[in-house]
Amino acid sequence: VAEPGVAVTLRYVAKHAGVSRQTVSNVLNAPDRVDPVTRAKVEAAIMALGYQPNRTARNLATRQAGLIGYCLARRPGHNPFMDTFLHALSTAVEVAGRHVLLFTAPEDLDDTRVYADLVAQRAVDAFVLSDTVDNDPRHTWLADHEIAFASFGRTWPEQGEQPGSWVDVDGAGSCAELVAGLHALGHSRIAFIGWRAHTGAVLDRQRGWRSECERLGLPHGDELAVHADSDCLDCGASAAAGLLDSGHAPTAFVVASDLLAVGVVREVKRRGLRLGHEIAVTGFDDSVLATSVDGGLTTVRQPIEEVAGTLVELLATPWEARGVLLRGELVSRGSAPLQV
Amino acid sequence: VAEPGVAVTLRYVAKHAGVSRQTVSNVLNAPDRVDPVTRAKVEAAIMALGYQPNRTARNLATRQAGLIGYCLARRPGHNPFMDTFLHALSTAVEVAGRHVLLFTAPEDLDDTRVYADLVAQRAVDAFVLSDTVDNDPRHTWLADHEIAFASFGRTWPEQGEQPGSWVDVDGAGSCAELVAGLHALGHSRIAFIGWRAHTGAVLDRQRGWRSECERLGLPHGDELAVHADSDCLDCGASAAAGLLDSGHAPTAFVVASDLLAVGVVREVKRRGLRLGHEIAVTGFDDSVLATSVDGGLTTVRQPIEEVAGTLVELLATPWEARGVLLRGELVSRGSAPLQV
DNA sequence: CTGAAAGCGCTTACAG
DNA sequence: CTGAAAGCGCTTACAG
Repeated sequence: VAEPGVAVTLRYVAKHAGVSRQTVSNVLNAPDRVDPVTRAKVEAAIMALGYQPNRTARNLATRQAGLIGYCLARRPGHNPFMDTFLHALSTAVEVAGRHVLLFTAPEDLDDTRVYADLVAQRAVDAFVLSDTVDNDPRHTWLADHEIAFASFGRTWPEQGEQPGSWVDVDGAGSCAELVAGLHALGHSRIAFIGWRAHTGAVLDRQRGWRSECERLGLPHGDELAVHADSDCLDCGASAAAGLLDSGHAPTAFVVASDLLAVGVVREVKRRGLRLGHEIAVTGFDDSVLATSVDGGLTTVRQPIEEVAGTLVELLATPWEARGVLLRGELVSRGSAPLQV
Repeated sequence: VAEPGVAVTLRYVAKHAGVSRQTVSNVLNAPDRVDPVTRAKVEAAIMALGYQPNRTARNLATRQAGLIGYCLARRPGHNPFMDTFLHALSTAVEVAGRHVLLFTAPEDLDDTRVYADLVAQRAVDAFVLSDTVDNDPRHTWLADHEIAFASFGRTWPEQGEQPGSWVDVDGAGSCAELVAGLHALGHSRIAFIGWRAHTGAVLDRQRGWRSECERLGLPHGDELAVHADSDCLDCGASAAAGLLDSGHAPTAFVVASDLLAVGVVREVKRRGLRLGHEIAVTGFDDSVLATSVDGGLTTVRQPIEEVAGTLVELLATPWEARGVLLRGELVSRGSAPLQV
């Protein structure tokens, strides 16, 4: 029972237990080095006083921040599982006894500048990156400055290796699986719809579509692969319209995002085509949109919890750069009733 | 230009500028107390060395954590604007020279326990709460323990005042506006659809619907107000079906969430009714779902940036509990083409 | 206006 | 096994 108004510090606990401050510290940080009897005495005092070490003081002494920096993407609301990702990331980081420190990058500032400041102030021990773009300058900068980080997503560098540690979901593999499943359903003209931004990830998915079509002897030319201007619902609808009006109309669409896919579904329904029967559509991400489609949208769930756990693991050995590729999980729904 | 390998500390800057450490500190924290000439000299050294004070050391000396704790909701993915909110919150907190520390509450632990630990460790200076539930135990606990916090959302206490500082969006006001707009469009039977959880917020919206209907002389009995089991798409559809099959079928639906509203839209379309003409539907939140509806869903945008800014303002004066009610913004789309 | 002193609450070698 | 000492990198009264 602590006296009210008195801060419960190491010194206070020590006085209470009748030992020195260092012994209390040892009980906390090297319990095996202290006599069982004294240890019990000190632990009792810690319990009774509800003592918990002051984080800041401990951090200063150990030269750590106890925090992992995570920069929120500039355009919020575009990443359908940001919420889930942050929850999984925070949980994984907490298991490692740390916490996530959030920050944002002002529009007018150089992207790496805010990272540099945080490092200069020793405000974080390492960074986790997501919303990766092609040739992302952050990755090269952090790697060049030997700052610990782990990235969700590759940067698809034009030359050389991916800088630093990363974990990603195998988009090519998932799209190949989708094509195989659609083929088993009887589809022989399968189109791909992506969008221009995030080229690396989209092209990766497209590669999976193309190679599996090729393997199965299905058409896989550029006339069946469309890139919408951006990742939006209307863009998906008009991309689908273009393909359906062409001389080589597909019966199935492998679409690189749920949002685009919902647009494709809208266009398909507008034309009176029976979704999941004459026409199949698949998305990517398993966002809330995927269940807003009547009958549901077949899509690929990214294993977010596993991604987060892997990121924290990678951070444990910051000196060795490693890459981990995770499998996406096919979620079969009415829009393309695959046999899984 | 700092020597490589040498940490740039206050002491290093002082030596470089030929002054004492305290003077450097004064330049940083009380520049008016130091002679312009020495100040310029010190500032030059700071610039040249790229010095930034070590956060941890500063925090220990000033007895602050420089961090605002924010607990991520247990069920991620349910709050459509969590992403936007966190971005806005982090930005507002950064303006105040601090950062957001994320944490989660384990399923098996008492909700307030994790807050208590963070406080005991002096890991945060204050908390921001959201995903508030009725009679939220966190609010009373924090207020009882005189811990600084600000809440997005009220807890609708059964008795007494709302504990602590809060900011909320006026759901009743927004729903009243929706009813008025629908009435101007010619609708005279307007139903309300909510869901059982988050009763306080839903009931608040329902109150707005009811009072405006009453004011306009429109029916507003319980037969026109339905509460779905939960906030889900199918739930919205079946709630709409029930109302449309009843003897007093409405021509307009004021729905307490976008997700439920999309379900209502699905049911309306399934029946071949022309959305936005014979039947009007409005949602709440202006989530990505609202644009996934063909023609768009009329909905209420919550002023998230303003909410975040207000939370940080409230945190500036933790000793005085205040409440701020913000107006929602009507976003008119095809599902209910209001004159705004 | 400037700097020597004390202190923030810990941890980590290092004697005893 | 235990404790006196030094130090983490700052800030804040307080003399000079």
